[in-house]
Amino acid sequence: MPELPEVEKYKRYVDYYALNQKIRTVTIRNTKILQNISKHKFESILLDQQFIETRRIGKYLFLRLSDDNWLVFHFGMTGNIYYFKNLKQEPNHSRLLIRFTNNNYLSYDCQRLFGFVRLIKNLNKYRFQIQLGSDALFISKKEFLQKIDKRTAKVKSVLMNQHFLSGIGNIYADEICFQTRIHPAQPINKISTKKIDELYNTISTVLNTAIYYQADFSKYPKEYIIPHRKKNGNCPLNKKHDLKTIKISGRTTYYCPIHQKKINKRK
DNA sequence: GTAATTGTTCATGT
DNA sequence: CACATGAACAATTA
Repeated sequence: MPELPEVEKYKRYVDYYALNQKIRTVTIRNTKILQNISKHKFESILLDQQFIETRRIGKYLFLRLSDDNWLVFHFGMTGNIYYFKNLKQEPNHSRLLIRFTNNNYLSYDCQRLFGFVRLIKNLNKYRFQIQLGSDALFISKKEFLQKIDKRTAKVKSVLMNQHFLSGIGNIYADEICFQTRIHPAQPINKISTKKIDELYNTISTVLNTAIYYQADFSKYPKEYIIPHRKKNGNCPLNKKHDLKTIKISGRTTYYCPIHQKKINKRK
């Protein structure tokens, strides 16, 4: 699930349930989620600390610890976070289990193990190291336009490039293209100034809408393409028209061939 | 059995 | 360097 709206949901969930509680035990159930640190060391660093603040940038979630180090979560394709009272409620693919002194638990669940957790000292330094672009919800129009300048890649590839701006993945890139009525394979430098303006505005509209509905696809506006992104899906604007699929950046892309046509205007 | 899956990185080629 | 593509990572489902 985890693109920007899902990770924002996790952030608010942690804010609500798991802040300011002392950590009593830490269990790494699968060491594949660790990077450059031993299970033992990771567990002992967290012990007796609390989470005192959270931050989300793009698809990353950062939890600040009492000692001012940060616990970083990346959710890969299948990561999630659960807080619960009874160990029986531990999810099936729990990879990190934290037990607080109030006897409640926080679990990082990650079926496909593409996600990871790690500890860092300096958030800005880490952000620079991994070349994480500005958050898609907070990038200024000025920076957006500057970064687009001279780029020739397909608009969807640009949207999904986390070095360019962070938080948008395969699903929401399709929605943003659809709502802007731009063909996802349109080279970004061949989009009119007016459409680029629309694109910029649509990014935050779509992401904020998704956050508002807590990333529950079934609640999205009826003109959204996301619930129709499946085999034999049709255009929510005109159900006669089948959606088409193509591959962009290796990802299956759904779009409506009637409402999203390639254009060839120069800037 | 085959293909696909909300992500990222690396190798390779243009 | 910009960009596209495919493979790899792993688990599960249609």
